[in-house]
Amino acid sequence: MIISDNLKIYIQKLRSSNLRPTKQRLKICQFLFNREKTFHFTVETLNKKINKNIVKKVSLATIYNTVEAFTKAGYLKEILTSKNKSYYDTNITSHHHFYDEGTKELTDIHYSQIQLSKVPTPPKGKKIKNLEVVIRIQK
Amino acid sequence: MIISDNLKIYIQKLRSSNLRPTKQRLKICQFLFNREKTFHFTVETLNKKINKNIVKKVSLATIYNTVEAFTKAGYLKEILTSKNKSYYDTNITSHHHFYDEGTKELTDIHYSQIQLSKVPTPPKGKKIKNLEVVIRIQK
DNA sequence: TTTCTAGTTTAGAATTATTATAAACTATAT
DNA sequence: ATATAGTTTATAATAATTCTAAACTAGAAA
Repeated sequence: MIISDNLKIYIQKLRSSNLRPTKQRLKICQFLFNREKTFHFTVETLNKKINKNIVKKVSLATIYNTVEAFTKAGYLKEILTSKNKSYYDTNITSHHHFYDEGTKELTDIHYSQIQLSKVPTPPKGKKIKNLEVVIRIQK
Repeated sequence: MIISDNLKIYIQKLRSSNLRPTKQRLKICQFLFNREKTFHFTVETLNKKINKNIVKKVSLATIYNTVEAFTKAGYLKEILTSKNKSYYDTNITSHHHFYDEGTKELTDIHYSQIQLSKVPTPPKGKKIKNLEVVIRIQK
């Protein structure tokens, strides 16, 4: 079992995402939320990090399920990129991104660095889920 | 062979994309560019449209290759969406999109409907490939 | 023209990311 | 303690895309 001051916070996050606190999910929480800085990841990279140097591995399916549940609950954010792979961000405050199409890496752009002075109204019956800009860059 | 006033234009498009004008590619051009209105598509939907009601079908691999070449050459544009599928637009003028996460449909937003009054400089050594906004909407 | 060659098409296999399945396991309410 | 609904897992299935290599073809050159 994980011993950590943050344990209570993780349990709370899990419960509010309709997830029971299990060993596997708490391990995933540690990797996602026990950090100085926020970061970007794919399920592939997260899986590698979590299962490096541990005996009892967390299955890929559990990682997928937990990441999805946290995204739905608003504890993670999915970032749009091209190329058929989901990218996530542990920084859930509103901000923007550069997406490098060469290296396939995301970089944060502070919210204040982009000013949208005019925004369209969504089609009727629909509302804006998200208005964060991804700027595609290349060499 | 296709008989069309646009034939020359298609051949030119193909040549400037470093593609020889072949029967298959001209057929794809017809479906993409011989239209009143621009449209959004995935390879899946394009494949269905092209190969409906014809005997000698164009292979999926050729459609993938041609769409990719046209995208690189700037005759098609790839739009960012979530969910692991590439979306393309025959409208290559600069404009923005709504992406409906429920129906998975794209809608154009006219360029003038979004005003970006402040834009960050890209990291050094990189340049902006594209600054088009995708606004995610839902019910 | 015919011939040659590099480019093209194709079906099918391979790969990659993700989702589904169902049996074994476990948190937690009673 | 026990029951049960939720969870984990390995593995299979699916979906989108890319790869492969053999058959075909556009277009340059003879």
